[in-house]
Amino acid sequence: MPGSADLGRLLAVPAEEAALVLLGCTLSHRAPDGTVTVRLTEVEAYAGEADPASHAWRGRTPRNAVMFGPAAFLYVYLSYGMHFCGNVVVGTEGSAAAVLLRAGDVVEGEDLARARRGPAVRAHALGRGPANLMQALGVDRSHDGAALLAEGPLVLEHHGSVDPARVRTGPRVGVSRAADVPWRFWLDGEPSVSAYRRSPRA
DNA sequence: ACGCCGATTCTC
DNA sequence: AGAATCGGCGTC
Repeated sequence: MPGSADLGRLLAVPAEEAALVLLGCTLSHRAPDGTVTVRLTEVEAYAGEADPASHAWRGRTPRNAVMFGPAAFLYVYLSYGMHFCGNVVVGTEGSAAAVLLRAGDVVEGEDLARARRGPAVRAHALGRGPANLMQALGVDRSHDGAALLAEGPLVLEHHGSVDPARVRTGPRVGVSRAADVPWRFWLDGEPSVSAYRRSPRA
């Protein structure tokens, strides 16, 4: 099992390559009330300033500043004024590339995840959808810029490459610009993978 | 200063 | 199909 230095190197590549590295990785959040760990099953690549669908497309702002930093830090943003979504910053410093974490399977702390998501939520749905995934983990704006491979509450771990035959790709969800690029990646057959919805526009 | 559009999700 | 609701960006 590679150490954190190795994973940091694996993530210092273009977003669509880093996305494949992140599939199957686990992300843990150690909070005062307990630890939740998810295994990533669905991600989306965003290429940075060159990508019309990226938050970094129009350059650096206070919100997206973390994207312009080094790889293996978490970029958290507020979506629609009410949901937090998380990205792993990838590529080289200054590239603003990131991978949106869209879904994951809760492999540790299911009770705590359900306490955060709601008592009626089925196990496979605890981490389904980018905002639901962050809610299950207990991640919010306070974690924007948090290191993922250093001492701290958030830990990202690689467990070897996933079987390439299990990886599926398709258009990114909710994205109207650059909708032709198949930069959504997911593991086939995982119940936690969110149902595909095409962009409301186009 | 004003308005519209989101990398969403849940409910009607 | 609609609502909840905040930040960024274009426009007046």
